[in-house]
Amino acid sequence: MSGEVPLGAVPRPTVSSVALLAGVSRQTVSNALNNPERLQPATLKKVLDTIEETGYVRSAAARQMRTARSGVIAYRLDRVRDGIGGAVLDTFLHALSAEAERRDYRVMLYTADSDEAELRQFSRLTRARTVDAFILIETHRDDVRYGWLSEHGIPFSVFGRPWSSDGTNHQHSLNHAWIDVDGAAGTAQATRHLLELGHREIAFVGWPHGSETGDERRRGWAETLARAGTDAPRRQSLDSWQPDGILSGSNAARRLLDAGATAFVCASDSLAIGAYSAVQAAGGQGAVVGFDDTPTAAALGLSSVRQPLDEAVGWALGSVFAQLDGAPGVPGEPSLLTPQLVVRASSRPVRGTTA
Amino acid sequence: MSGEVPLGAVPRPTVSSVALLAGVSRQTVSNALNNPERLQPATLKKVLDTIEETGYVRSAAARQMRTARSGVIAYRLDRVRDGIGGAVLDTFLHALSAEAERRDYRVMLYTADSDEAELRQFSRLTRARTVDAFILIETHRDDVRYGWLSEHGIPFSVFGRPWSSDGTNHQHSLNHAWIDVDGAAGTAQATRHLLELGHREIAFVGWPHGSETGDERRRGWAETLARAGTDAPRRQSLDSWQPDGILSGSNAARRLLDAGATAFVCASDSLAIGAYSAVQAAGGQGAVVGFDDTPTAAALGLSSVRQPLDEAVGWALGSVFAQLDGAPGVPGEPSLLTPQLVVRASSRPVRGTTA
DNA sequence: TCAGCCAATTTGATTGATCAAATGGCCGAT
DNA sequence: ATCGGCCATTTGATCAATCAAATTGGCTGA
Repeated sequence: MSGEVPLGAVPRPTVSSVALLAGVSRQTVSNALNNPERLQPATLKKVLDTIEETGYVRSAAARQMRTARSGVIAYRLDRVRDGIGGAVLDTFLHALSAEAERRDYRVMLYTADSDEAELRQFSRLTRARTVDAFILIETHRDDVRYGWLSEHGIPFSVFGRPWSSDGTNHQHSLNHAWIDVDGAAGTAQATRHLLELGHREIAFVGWPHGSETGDERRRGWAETLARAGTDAPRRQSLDSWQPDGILSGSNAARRLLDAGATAFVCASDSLAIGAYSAVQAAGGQGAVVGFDDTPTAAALGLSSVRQPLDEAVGWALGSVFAQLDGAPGVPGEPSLLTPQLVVRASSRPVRGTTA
Repeated sequence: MSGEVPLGAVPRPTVSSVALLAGVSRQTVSNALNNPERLQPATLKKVLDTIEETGYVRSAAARQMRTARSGVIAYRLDRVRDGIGGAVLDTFLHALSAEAERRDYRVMLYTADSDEAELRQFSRLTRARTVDAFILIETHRDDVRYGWLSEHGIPFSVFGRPWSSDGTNHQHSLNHAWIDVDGAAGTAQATRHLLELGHREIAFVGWPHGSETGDERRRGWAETLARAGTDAPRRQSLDSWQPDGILSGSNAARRLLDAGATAFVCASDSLAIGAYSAVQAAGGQGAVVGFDDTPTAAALGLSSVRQPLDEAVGWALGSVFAQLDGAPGVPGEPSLLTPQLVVRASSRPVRGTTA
């Protein structure tokens, strides 16, 4: 009979029980944790020591009652779609959780199948004061979420720029806090890198038109090639539109290799992995650069454009905390972060690759 | 000046304000939500209507104060490792979050780089009464987490069986609530399926020895082959050990094809994707079955063994709630769930495949 | 007729922390 | 000697709900 449940054996320490032990009042204990500068060094030490001894931790609920802060940020967890591409959001979420902890906050998940369902979640979570703010992802046209949260005065910040209904990325009428990664800058960087390696016939393996993110990544490649002197018809013949996926990528790359391509800029690592395998099957001549720098890409030695997710998370949280601290609705200037190309074996100069 | 922040414009409805409006007392409002059977139908309706009108939602914090329940379950979010394999835990987490919501609970994330760090998180989260219970994953040898939580009387439940230090899966001295998927049953099912298709030279593409999960999956294949009459030396020659990954998978499959294999049971979808591409490169003759039924596998038409994650989540939550409701430390019999083979193009009978 | 009982509803107390205001001690200035 | 002012600390009130005990009123049966 040694494994008895010690539930409630010792009543959980409270601000009062700690105060009693330390020989001070409740408020002094509270101050030791919240406003240490108000206490005399000796008193502070005494109280902190007692806190240490008893293992006292403030009750989240009681604290929240008085301060009207839950210390929790909500994040919508989507159903898994694509195993590889999903890694980006996984990484984002991990960074978010870790960074939130560093700032004494926590991340709580919710799910929603539609915008309406998500608004219902907003409503529940905020009315119950379960969370203080939201971090939104997966922006889309006519996104009703910003409006709802703004109207209700709930702090939030978005990873992804607001796309207005005509597909341009004009500012939304409600200007809210958002951060995004400059996809065009990423593919442009990749394309320049391949140009420097001596490649001239640089193809793009991208998604079908209509995806904002995808179109933007294509643009970075196209503009860079244009600047390097590749004419429009030639660019057209080096472009391709594929649903995301490894197989799509290798099929497209095979065709483009036949058309004379010697290097590939891809809209995702999935496509790039496929393209890389096609290149290797064809003798290994040809360079490939992916997008997102997923662990899989790293493992395969695939060059890839890395999104600065830690920065994005830092900015998003910073913005949300500023709003919580009463900053006006106007967020610190939203901006595009520049991604960074990570060069690996798939795009290193090999013998005979020079122009 | 239309976009003013309406913060606090109307004071948030409380149990008292709703009571006033409905012409009843606070407690009656509380009962309407928590013990509706105690109220007269007419009173109940009146109160519920008022709640609806005002959009009242109970304050999570105040509720938690009195009930000593946070309504939150904690889950450790790991850093992303493998883009494809990670999808399993992603799916698990999504299912967990969705199912928790259905039961009026929420999932909160925490991170930890080591067991010690995780124990510290346990301590903080439980002392602050931020969470009610934990769902643990990634079990390993000499896992100290069960012990800590048991000693502290914190409800928890584990996805993954307890591995004792000698590598067997003997019961831990502290018997706790766990659920796991019978990997051997999965690979056995896959192997039988391939036998039925007429294959006789069925290879296994698995991980190096030492991973419990991996060894178990190998066992299911080996035992089924043995039962079908394949002798040990032959089995040995059809076995392979690979670090997880697409490339590893295709390399191994190429070698095994040369050794006469006509079908492949794989320890993961990553390996299977690689094996499948090797098979296709070699003319498309040969069947492949993966493990985990990731979205990528589905997209590629790869047969795969699907883990019943929804069931696992349901069981884990059920167990945790039972513990919260004061059930003794003894959990409902822990068990192994049987995975289900999903047959797709990669292992369908094609002309000429029959023995 | 009225005690007794039951069901429906109300009142009082409590949860654990923090805010706001009050207290006590000590200093220098009047 | 006395008083305003300052500092460190304490006391009282409050956040929004629920538990536990008290109340109300209707109905039954001796």
